This record gives sequence, structure tokens and C-alpha cells, in this order.
Amino acid sequence: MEMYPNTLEDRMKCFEEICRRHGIKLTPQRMEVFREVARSGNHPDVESVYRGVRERMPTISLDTVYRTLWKLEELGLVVVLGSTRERTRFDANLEPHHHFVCVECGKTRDFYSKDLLHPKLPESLKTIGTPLSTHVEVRGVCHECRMKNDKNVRSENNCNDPDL
Amino acid sequence: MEMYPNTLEDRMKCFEEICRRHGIKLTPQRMEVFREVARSGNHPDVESVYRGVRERMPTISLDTVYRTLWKLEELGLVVVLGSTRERTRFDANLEPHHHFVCVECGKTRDFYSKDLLHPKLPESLKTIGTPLSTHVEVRGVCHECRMKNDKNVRSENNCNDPDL
DNA sequence: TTTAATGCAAAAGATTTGCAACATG
DNA sequence: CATGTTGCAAATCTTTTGCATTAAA
Repeated sequence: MEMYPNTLEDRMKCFEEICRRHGIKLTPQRMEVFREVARSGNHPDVESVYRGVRERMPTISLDTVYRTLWKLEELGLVVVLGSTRERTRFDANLEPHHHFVCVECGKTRDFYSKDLLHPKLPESLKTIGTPLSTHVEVRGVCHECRMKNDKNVRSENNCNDPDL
Repeated sequence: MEMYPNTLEDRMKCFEEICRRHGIKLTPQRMEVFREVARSGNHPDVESVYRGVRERMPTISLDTVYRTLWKLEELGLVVVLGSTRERTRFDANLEPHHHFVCVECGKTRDFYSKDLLHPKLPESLKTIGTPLSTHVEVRGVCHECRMKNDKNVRSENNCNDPDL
């Protein structure tokens, strides 16, 4: 049974631990940026984080906030909501469907499943609102990337690889 | 049993029908932009659509593509992938969870469900790739907005509403 | 003929980058 | 001390807007 840090205090500990482990410097700016995201349950955007941190640290710059947030994501300490760094994309497929997103190449592929269109939602949702539709996003590695990776692994170990 | 237009031809028909129904002018630019999205299975971004359309219509401007795509979305003819027009947002909650997104106010709230973390995925996924994790996004109306709406409806019908 | 849509150019936003000064490990 | 990090300003990239012109219904 895994445990996740869910108090602000635990999250800060986890943050410091991981920075140390990665040889990443523990600067006051980083601590404040992380604290700001960690204590907010609201999925803040960059501006909100910036505003929040500035109250305690008025000299911090916006680009440091950007850099820090991406660094935190890289370290797996925060997660990006919605479609990450990508541009807006459009889909004319109106048939209800789901998406498989490849974590390597970022490509999104459609798939269909009747079961997933109306899954059993938990009771706790009742306290939040009235559901209208459900969409499932599966993250994974697509076969295309899988094959590419296999090839690269081979290349690393084999100096006779014809592709080199 | 609903039917969705899944051939390019059907989609074009549907598009023309809906434009007419909404009194929206059927310009060559709009037709080309829609055709470009409709025929591509790749969830193209704005630039791709622009490039694609320009091959047949070299004078079209990028802002027309933007305007048209948003108009198509408004008409329900295309769907936006990922987190729409919003900014990037961050989340320090690492515990696996799902999101309830309010279609009115756009706010995202977390919810938890063990069942949804490992739902039964369809066979068809095997042809796409190897799943690592699953995330469910429920769209609906949150109670907050629901109440706001109720109030507005009341206001419209009641000139004595104390809030007016 | 009326009204909405287009193209252009400029503006506005969001995010990134180069670089010198600075702070952490 | 060495290296990674910061702040600033400028650059870049994406998206939106005002306006005169044009085209659809």
C-alpha cells in the first residue's frame, strides 16, 4: 500500500528529499513556489502561483516561477492539468470516444468503449455536481514509440548497428 | 440509436445543414477549414489546419482559421482536445485521482474512485499501445453554478428579487 | 441590400531565452 | 570554489482584435 504526501508538511518534506536526491539546489524561490502549489487545492495557473509567492517574496520573477514549475514537473512533484505544453487541437469525430495519449511522442489516438461511456461514478461526486458526460484518457506508450525505443536500446549496446 | 457522421462526405453534409440552420454563412473558407479537420484523424492543431487549407486556398489568413475553428466548436461541429482555451495549471496532489470539470465555470475539482483507476479497457487498445495509467474526466455542472443558475432563472421571472 | 465574414496589420498574452550577477552545496 | 539558479529585459510564439473591404443570403 503506497502512501502519498497529503499534508503541506509532508509534501514539503517530500520536495526537499527529492531535490536532494537529484542534486537540485534548494533555493528559497523553489521552496516558495512549491509550497504555493502544494497548499492550494485549486490547480493554480502560473499567474496565481506568481501572485501567491510574491506576497511572501516580492522580488521573485515570473520566469523563475515558470522555470521552477517545469522543473517540479520534471521531478514528478507536480502534475500538469489539461493538455500540457501543447497547442489547442481539434477533432471532428463527434462519436463519443476516448483517448489514448502516448507519454513519449504525445500523439493522441481515439478508441471506443461502451463500458467506459457510463462508468459507475462514486458517491462522493454527489457533493460536487451533476455529471453530464465522462471521458477517459489512457496514458501509455504507443507501439510506434515502443519499437523506436527497442531499436535505440539495441543501438546503445551494439556498435555495429547499421543505423548508426 | 443515434448516428454520427463518420465519412468525410457525411460530415460535410452535417456541417452545411447546421450552418444553414444557424443562419451562418457558408463561405469557401469555412468549408475548407471544416473539411481539413473532418478528413484528418490526427486531431490537428491550428497551424496544421492552416497549412492544409492553404494548399487549396493560398490566400486564407491565419486569423480566419482561428475564428472558424472556434465558430465550429460553438456550433458543436468539432470538439477541442485537452484543456481548451485555458492556461496551464499545476497540481501537487500526487495521489491518483480524477477530475470533475464544470462546463459552466470551468473549475476543476478532484474526486477519488478506486474502480476508475483500473477500469476494464477494450481489446482494441491492444492495437494502439501499452496502457500505463487511466484518468477519468467527468464533465458536468457543479452545485455552485447550479445554484447561481437557479437564482438567475428566478430573477428573470421575479422583479422583486432582492438581489437586483 | 443587409449583414456577416474576410484579410491585413497591429496588439495582446503567454511562455521562453541570453546573459551577467548571485547563492547554494 | 564551481556550478546551477536568479532576475531582468528582450525575444518568441500563439491567439485575438479593429477596421476597411468583400461576399453570402
